[in-house]
Amino acid sequence: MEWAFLEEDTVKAAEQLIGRHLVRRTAQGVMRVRITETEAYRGGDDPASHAHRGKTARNEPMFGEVGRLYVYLIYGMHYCMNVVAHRPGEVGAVLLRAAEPLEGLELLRANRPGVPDRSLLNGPGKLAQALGIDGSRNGDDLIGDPEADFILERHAYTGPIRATPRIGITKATELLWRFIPAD
DNA sequence: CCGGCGATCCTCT
DNA sequence: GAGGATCGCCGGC
Repeated sequence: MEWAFLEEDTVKAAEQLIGRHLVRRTAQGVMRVRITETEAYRGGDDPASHAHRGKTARNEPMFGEVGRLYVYLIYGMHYCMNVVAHRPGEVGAVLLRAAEPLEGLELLRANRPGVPDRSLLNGPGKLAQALGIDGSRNGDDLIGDPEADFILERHAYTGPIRATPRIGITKATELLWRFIPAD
């Protein structure tokens, strides 16, 4: 029930992930952030998606269980995190592009040394680095065990949301599949 | 504040 | 063998 929206269309799920929390527990303490920017990537009908040309070793999580993490390495040095979300039998994931800190600011800073606070979480690679997530986390279950060391939590955003073109892609730029609070 | 550029390596063709 | 769902640094305005 609680995560039923992850089994709706990937674009809908991307919109509904705005405002949810990510909780990361480490030996040093707890980090909690609020998701403020997402993008939907679907399957064969989305030319900008990793899954556009079918299943491969890399994009395999996009074809699997919703609520799992899909992590990939980009430009040889940054990790990007996605939440797998799609209708049953379909394909897709939601790229987590940005967030704001709610708890554990010192831990987030420690993972991104020398970076001003305004640049801590305002990009997909930055977000993953601040939370200490890399490729070894690919496939993690974010919704199955509330005690796990990296999870999604409820807290939906109830305010207005703006849809815009996705960032950093060259195909399907006309689709408004990026979501941010309208604030 | 904004644009250009190099870094760096995995993935798929 | 090319290119990428990016980032940080640098220079200019």
